[in-house]
Amino acid sequence: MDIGKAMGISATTVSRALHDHPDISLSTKISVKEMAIAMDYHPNLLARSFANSQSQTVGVIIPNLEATFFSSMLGGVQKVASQNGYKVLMCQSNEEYLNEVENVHLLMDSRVDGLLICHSIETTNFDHVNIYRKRGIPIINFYRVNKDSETISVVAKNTEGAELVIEHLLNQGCKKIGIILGPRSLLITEERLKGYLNIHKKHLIEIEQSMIAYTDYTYNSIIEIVDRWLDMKERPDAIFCISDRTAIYVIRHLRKKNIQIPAEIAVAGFGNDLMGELIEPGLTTYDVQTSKIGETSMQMFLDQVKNEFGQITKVHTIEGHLVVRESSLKQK
Amino acid sequence: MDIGKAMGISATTVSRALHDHPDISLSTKISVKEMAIAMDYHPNLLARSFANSQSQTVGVIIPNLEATFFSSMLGGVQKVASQNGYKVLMCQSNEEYLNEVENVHLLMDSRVDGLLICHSIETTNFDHVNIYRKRGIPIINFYRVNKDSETISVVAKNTEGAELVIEHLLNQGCKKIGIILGPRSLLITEERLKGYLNIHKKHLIEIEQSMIAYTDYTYNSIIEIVDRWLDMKERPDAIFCISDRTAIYVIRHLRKKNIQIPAEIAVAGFGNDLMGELIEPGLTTYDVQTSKIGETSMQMFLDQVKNEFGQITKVHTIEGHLVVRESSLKQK
DNA sequence: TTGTAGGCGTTATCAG
DNA sequence: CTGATAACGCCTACAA
Repeated sequence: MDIGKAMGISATTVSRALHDHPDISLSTKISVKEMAIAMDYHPNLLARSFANSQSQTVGVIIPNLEATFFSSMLGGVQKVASQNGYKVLMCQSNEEYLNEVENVHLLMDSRVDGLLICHSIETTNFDHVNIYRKRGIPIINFYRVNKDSETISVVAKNTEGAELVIEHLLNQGCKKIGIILGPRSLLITEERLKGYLNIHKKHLIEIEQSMIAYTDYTYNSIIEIVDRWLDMKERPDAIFCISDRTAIYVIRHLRKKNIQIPAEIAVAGFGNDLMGELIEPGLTTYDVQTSKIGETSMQMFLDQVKNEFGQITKVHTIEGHLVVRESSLKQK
Repeated sequence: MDIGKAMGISATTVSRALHDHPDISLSTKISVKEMAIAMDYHPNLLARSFANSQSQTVGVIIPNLEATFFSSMLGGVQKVASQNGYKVLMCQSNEEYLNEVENVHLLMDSRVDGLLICHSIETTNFDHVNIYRKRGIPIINFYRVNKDSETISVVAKNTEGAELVIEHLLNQGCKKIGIILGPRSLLITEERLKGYLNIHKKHLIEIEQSMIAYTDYTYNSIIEIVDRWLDMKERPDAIFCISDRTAIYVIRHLRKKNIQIPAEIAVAGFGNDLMGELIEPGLTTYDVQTSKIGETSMQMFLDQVKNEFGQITKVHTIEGHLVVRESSLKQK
């Protein structure tokens, strides 16, 4: 350490003085710190990380940065990370399993202290993440989640959220609600369908299988379903979508076909993306609090690091709320 | 290196074998690689970075991740980074100068190989970045840019873009165009105003100072200007905004006041945020190609690293294009 | 073709 | 209270 040389003292002492180690006398602390400033000393964080095998860095993997949806989760993570002296190394999976796997290894090889991941749509095998979890590296799952009960996860209130939306649609007088889901493998698909079914049961409404549709989130797969429903003798009078983006595709398609929203068909989404506020008509949706999901995920990581081996809640559910806009307001 | 021990050979040989060093015999290379796989060997990237003082990491600082605007630039950076074996360490300045300064130091102390930065609105002093540039660390500026000519920058065609928009508004029959800018200190403010002025001069239209307004991007400062214009005897018949977000604020405000867009007042933005496509009426804007700005920035970093001390173009301008939607279409 | 030695900057351990 | 020494894992000279 140059600053030690300049002062004729050992690097050890300098290091300790800078860290306010109790052993060091006040006078040396002061003079060392002055010298540090004078020499514009900046510790080499790489060397420090290497020495303590602690990088003060978390890795974050999200599907993409194209929409506000995941980026605001990343924003939440980064915000809390920075408040707590952590850096953020980020990757995008582009919704591809193989990218995700590669990213996980890259981050682990880079010795991140923990991994915060929102899995890709394709991901159904979680070995790539479980190996590291078993080695004791904190892994936090957010939004789209590993069903494995060992993994700490931060999720939206999927079932309750869907229940709120469906209940609302029924209140608006809808009699036949179509639901557009993601792939069957996703937990969010499963949980939101559950909410849909719960409310139907509660009101003793018979469920029509034709009203339950799975997609891979692509535009075509979504439109295909809508068209199929439009061709039916008894069309649905409401469509509940797995995401706001999906809902926006649906709204545009319906408008193109000159179908009145919500008069003929009400539409609701899930997530509360910024977009939903801007589109015409405004989109009714469930606000999952994306930014808060990110913040909480990072907080969970911090808690786990502090707790070390203490008892830890595995699943953290983020409270959201129904956002009613014109796309579902049949009664004004 | 454990794998050396396991095979009874030196770590050096192992390292070289894994790196396909020409000195090593094919047979040892093969056996070492087999052993590496068998033992699931992963190099410690932290140690490697430390040893060669090369982290294979770039730091990126953006104002925030709330809107798609900056996040898609970050997405572009990360995409190209990952294609070239670089990692991305990211920070948000939240549009605050002090945060930005702190982030720069953090990233530099973390020994990133380069810094890609989009300055905060507040930033007018660039010393925090120039120190490191002078030390030879590649610094790339994107979108909002350091006026210092030494810095490599990747920017939108601000002046030309503004020219296209203004020309278009005039074509639509607008006679009096208000322009809402950002803070005076920003280069984008200056350059887009220049485009505005250029086209006015070209058509020999006198410029009214009252039609040129500066804001700090806040909702209130924007609405205040619009209200001032609305109170005038001769209102503008078009408003050109420094950003799409600004334009959306304007559109909403005008709609609240029951002013017809574009019939009474046409509105145009700049940037081509996703939002502009969703709002009603669709927003006319100039597409700056956010993602490409990010990609190019990373590419410029890579070029600089390869070129080492070769001659380098300082300013890279990304071609964009006019996006005409209903908010400005007076003639149908 | 392979091995040995040293260093990267920081911190922890142990000794004084 | 302070200092010497070793260690973190990898890589590059230099030596054999």
